[in-house]
Amino acid sequence: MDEFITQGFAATRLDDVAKRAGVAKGTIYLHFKDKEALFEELIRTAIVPLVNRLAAGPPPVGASVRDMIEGFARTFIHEVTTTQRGDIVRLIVAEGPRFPAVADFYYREVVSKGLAGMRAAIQLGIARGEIKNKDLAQFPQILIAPAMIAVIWQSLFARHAPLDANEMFRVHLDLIFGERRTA
Amino acid sequence: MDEFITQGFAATRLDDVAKRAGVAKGTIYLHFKDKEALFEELIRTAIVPLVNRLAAGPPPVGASVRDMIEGFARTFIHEVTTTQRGDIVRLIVAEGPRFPAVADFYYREVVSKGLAGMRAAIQLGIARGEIKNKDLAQFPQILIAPAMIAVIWQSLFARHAPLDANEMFRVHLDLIFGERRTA
Amino acid sequence: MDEFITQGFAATRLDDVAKRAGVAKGTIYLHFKDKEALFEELIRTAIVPLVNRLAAGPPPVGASVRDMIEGFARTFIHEVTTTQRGDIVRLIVAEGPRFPAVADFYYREVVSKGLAGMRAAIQLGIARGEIKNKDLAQFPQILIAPAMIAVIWQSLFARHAPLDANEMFRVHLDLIFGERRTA
Amino acid sequence: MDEFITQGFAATRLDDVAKRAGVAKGTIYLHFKDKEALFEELIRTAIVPLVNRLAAGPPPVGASVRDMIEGFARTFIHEVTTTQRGDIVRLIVAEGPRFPAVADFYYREVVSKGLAGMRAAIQLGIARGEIKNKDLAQFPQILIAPAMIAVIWQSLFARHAPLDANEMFRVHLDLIFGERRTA
DNA sequence: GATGAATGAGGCTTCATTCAT
DNA sequence: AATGAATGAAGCCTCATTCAT
Repeated sequence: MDEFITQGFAATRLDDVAKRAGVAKGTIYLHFKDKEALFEELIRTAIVPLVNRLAAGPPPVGASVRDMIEGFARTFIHEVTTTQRGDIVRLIVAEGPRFPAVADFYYREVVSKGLAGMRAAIQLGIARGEIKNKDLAQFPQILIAPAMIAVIWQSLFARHAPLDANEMFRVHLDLIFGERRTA
Repeated sequence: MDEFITQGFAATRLDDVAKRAGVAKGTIYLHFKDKEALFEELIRTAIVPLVNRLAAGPPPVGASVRDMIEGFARTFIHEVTTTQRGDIVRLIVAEGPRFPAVADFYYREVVSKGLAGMRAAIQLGIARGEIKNKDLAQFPQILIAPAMIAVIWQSLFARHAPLDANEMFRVHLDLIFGERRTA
Repeated sequence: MDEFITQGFAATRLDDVAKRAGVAKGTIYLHFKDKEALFEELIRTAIVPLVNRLAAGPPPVGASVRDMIEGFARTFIHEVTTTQRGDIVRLIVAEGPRFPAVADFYYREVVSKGLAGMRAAIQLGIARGEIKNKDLAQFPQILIAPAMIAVIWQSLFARHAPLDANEMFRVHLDLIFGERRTA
Repeated sequence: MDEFITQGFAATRLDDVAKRAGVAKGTIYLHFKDKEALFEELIRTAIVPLVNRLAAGPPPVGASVRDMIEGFARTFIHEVTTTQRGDIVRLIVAEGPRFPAVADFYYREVVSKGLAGMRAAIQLGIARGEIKNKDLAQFPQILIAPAMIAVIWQSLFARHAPLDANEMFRVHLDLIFGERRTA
């Protein structure tokens, strides 16, 4: 996975993959039909933890919707900045168009589930009066957008201008929930 | 450029580039040192129109900040969905990490200028009282985020679920400027 | 053997040989030094029945030389068209030049013995007055030639034009023994 | 061609072919799609001279059918023993089953034409009274058989026992036309 | 300047052979 | 003795790059 993330699909050499995996080149072919199958299955495997994070469990009783989402985002951002999970997302953006199977899988397992979760949260927020804008439920993508941007930013522009993803997300939530009155 | 967009850097063959350009393969080398130079310079060239769009001219006097931004976004989204400008953005996301020169150029020419413009607009909006949240000026990325997401969405998930980018952006602006009172 | 016959030596995979033989790949190496040894010994084994056919026993007392040869040819052609024995001959033709040991063995065990037998039969035929042409004893190959041609024909051209090997051989014998007076 | 003849299709390395041809490996691919195409087209090219030999021109007026055939056979045997034309025939026998296109082409261009020519000659011989056996016209293969056997013999068994192909063919013709009365 | 045939390094893939279990 | 996972050498093929025309 590391190799694919840093080199992209085409530029990754199976020699290096094998070396990194500590096996001989031929061994790869005992487990995967070819380079494409290896790539797709690796991505699939790498995505599972993301899914698990999403389904991480019901929000604590009594928490506000904002707390729920903020907690979720905090976890997500932490994952993405400390592990290489974010790079996998970028890899999917990069190779998705040439690997429809990858894009499909990612949509099915992560995107659609994630958006459904967000939509539910938004609707709860609207019902509870925490969220004013009723149209937001139609575009749960908006909720996620800054987190995605942060992921991309880290791998492309971090060295030009660091970005405090958590703080950015907090401001974003302020837009949605209204600013928190700090005592 | 078309070839690089659809195939990515590594998978693009100079044979195809030459054919598409209507010249012989050798001719490419009269103008570019090698494949990398070709790629980088093509990207550079392709980015210029984006820059020009950004600098498209000062907002009409008397317009609200929201109108300015909405106009800008409308143009941007139109560009991105009808031309392949969006795919260039995706290409930069995909290849940026392996082509620092590309990422650098893009940051310098597009991102930093764009963000500066957004920040100025936000500050104007705050000064005029159109925008409540003062922290937004620190994160102009938030303003752009849904547009970026739309670009990526189109190339990866359009066939799973179409996305009305203009409408999404309108809802986003409602979050920032408050909902428009419709008559 | 089946694998070698249909694929040839180089294109035969030991994986397939093992599968077909119902053993694991490693097991082959308990019995044969390497692929070449396997091939040569298989050929050797496969040739034995041919040899036995040749030595099938002395002709019935009182039979004409023509009957002897015709009986022999009938057996040979039957063998060759109903079993895969003919393909082994073709395999030897195909691989012989690269496996001198195979050609040598085949010459020693089959060709020289077969020709000696043919020569003896021819000489008997000449002595009995059944065969006119005395020079034929120098070239017993002529006697066999149509049978060999039939073998090769079956594997190469059967689908273009079927060949009745028995009838052809009968005509051939007519040339040698004179046409049979049919009642 | 030399490489394919001595090694067979599978064992021939394109490296060696290129070296022998005095070009780089890649150059081969400018002219042939892949190794199979190279093989098939080489065979095709190599067969043409054989065809031309067959069509070498009408027999001299006033010649006997036997003279015609003997002349033809002499040319054929000379070709086959002094050039490598014979090995091509053996190569076709060897690889034909795995290259139907090769077998087809050979059948169409050489075998069917050759047999048609032989059949015509036989019928002429029958009409002129030179050939007694009327059934021979059904199996022109018989006429060719010893020549084919000679070809195969040369590459497999020449070193075990040399074979005088011309003399063998003469004896064969004696069977068909009756022994020549030597003065 | 333009061409495109030729090059050959490099990558994917196969498969005979080995060896720990 | 038998297994079959692992190995890595070797071969086919691609394609960026060169250069004689």
